[in-house]
Amino acid sequence: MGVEVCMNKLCKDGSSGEWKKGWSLMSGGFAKLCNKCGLAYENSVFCDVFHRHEAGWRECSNCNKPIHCGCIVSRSLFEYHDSGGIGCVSCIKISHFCPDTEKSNRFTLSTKHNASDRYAERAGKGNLLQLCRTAEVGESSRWPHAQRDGMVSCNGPKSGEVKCQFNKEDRGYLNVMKHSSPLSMITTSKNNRPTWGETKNIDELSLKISLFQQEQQSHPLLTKQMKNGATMNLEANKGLISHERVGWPHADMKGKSQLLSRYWPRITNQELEKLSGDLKSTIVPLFEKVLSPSDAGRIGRLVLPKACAEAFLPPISQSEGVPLQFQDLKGNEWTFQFRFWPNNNSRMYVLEGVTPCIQALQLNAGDTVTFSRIEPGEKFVLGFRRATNSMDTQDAAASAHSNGILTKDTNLSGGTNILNSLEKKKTRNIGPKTKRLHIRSEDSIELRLTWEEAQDFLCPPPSVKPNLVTIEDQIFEEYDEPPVFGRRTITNTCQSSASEQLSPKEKENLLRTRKVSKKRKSVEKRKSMEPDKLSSLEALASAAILGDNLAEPGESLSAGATTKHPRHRPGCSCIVCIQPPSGQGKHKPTCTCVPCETVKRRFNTYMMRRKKNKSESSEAAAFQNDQMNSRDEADTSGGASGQDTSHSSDEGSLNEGQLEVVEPNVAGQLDLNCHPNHEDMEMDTCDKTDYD
DNA sequence: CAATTGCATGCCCTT
DNA sequence: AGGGCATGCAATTGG
Repeated sequence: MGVEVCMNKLCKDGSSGEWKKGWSLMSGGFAKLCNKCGLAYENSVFCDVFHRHEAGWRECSNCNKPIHCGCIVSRSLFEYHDSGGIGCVSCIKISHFCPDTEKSNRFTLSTKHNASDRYAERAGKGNLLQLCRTAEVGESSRWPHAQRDGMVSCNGPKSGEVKCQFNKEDRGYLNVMKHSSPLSMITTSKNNRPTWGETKNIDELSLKISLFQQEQQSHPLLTKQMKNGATMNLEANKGLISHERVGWPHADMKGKSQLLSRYWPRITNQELEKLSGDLKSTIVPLFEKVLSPSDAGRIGRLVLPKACAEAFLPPISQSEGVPLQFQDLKGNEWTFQFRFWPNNNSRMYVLEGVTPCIQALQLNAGDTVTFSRIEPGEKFVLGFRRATNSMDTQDAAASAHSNGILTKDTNLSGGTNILNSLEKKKTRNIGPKTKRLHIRSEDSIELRLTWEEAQDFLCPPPSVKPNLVTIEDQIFEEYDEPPVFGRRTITNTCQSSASEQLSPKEKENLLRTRKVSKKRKSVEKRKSMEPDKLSSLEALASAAILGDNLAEPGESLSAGATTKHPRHRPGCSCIVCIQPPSGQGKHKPTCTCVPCETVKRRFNTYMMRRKKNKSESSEAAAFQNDQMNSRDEADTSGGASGQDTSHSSDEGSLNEGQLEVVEPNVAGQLDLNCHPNHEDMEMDTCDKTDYD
């Protein structure tokens, strides 16, 4: 098909337009360009499913609309089939729910309500939601593989009817499937809630229904961390990282798939395979939970998320509950009492008797316990992940303390005492709830990114060569493999090595993220952020970027100036730092690699802005001169005297002087750390933070 | 008297 | 406004 219409008008410049076909690696991430405004579609990043649109676009035989348009808009709401394969949540769920295929691979769904629908209805979306049917994910296995793999679906334009179609010739789609995990997987980046306010036509309505289905069906409880626009926070980040991680729903979700994303298991496929191998069983990740102080405390009760408990654990009718067998990764077996308390006309599920296990595993508040199930059977596996930044960065000192004390050699009894005392200390140190939440909120702010920044988190899969496709005079890189989100895990404790592992682009983003953090911080509070606190927050952000596999806090990103600049740290990606001292390895002016293209693009943007700013500032200066003629010369000449001139850029508009500051610092080259669209911010930050 | 248990409270998030 | 959940706290139990 030709081009897709930019239906939700979320191009970066706010204009509507048409899409060029094909996902492309632009500016380091997969993005779609709006034909009209020429900019990447704001919501087009992160979707690693539909980068094969060139071959993969299909039209609904009913409405003739691109089937996956909704997936693009809602970004990354997709699912890997158990059998291999991939599809948008909406389509998959619809397909799962089709009990009978009609002749010629078509079928119509009957209306059915379930928990998801109830959520949807509660949300007050009325009849539109009659289209919203959810399926028990487990039912996916009822579909013949061939059908599932070839299945596409689309909402029909008529309310209450959803039609699906199989398209077995869809090679692109199948290509995408090849790589996918045999395990169910879902990824979301929760940013883009569909808007319902301004549906203008049936097509758009259809699209929005699709979006809403995905939202409601897949993640109805997703969450407020989703802010408008292309921002994301830690939670989103985690979700995105899960591109490589196994997430729910899994085969045994039994239709109770209404979990907050924070409870999704984030075990990587690799980890899962290893675990399955170690235990010589099939491990089905169920959910996970970050231990609260009370969970990890001596009280021995681990509060289970209600939805998880009801979805994955045996139903219990008596408050006393039932004992459940758990096995930890060391092979130890534990029995916990799974029970509930009545609570506000509801239930509060707890696992009792977890203290020995918590202590044996040396888990602390902030660590994450993962619940999996051994299949077949009813035995559960209790795994864990250490907090990458202990205590959620709230008490770095205590964290370091605990990490230092709780060595493997700590014997259990001694360890218990230490743990107990630490727990008490931690509970105290962790501070009041409001404070904790405040800090978390700040952290999430730290991690908000622009779409461009977020785009850079998507890297082409390693060792995969793109196919170059020219579409409407644009060269696109197409990949058969989905992009990889996030940075490579740095396991090397050597900082320099860690920084070497990062590509220039990765380094650039790392630093940029830090800059955004710093900028926000300085704007919000400018004054006092203690260095250790700051670094811990940065570490959290970095950990989020790097994935939660950082083995130890402070391992990779703790400070340490490079030899290039005192202020530059490992990971710094400015043009100065990424250049080898000898100048060797420098890219040629004709080089068209992504970093070079980025440099060129940014340079162009920078120059344009600079030109514009110059003209503006000269106009402003002329205007000021007119008005300020009466001022005495001392004021004029000593405008910056007595002040820290470095702060002059904080006040007033960007002026020529500021612009001039940058270039000499970088030996005539553009500072890549400075976002071209935010020079007024970045100049300030870059200059002072990194080049002073 | 300390530990445990069962429930209540209140904050925060979602709708 | 309602639900989820972390945690407080009184009641109970046991050494």
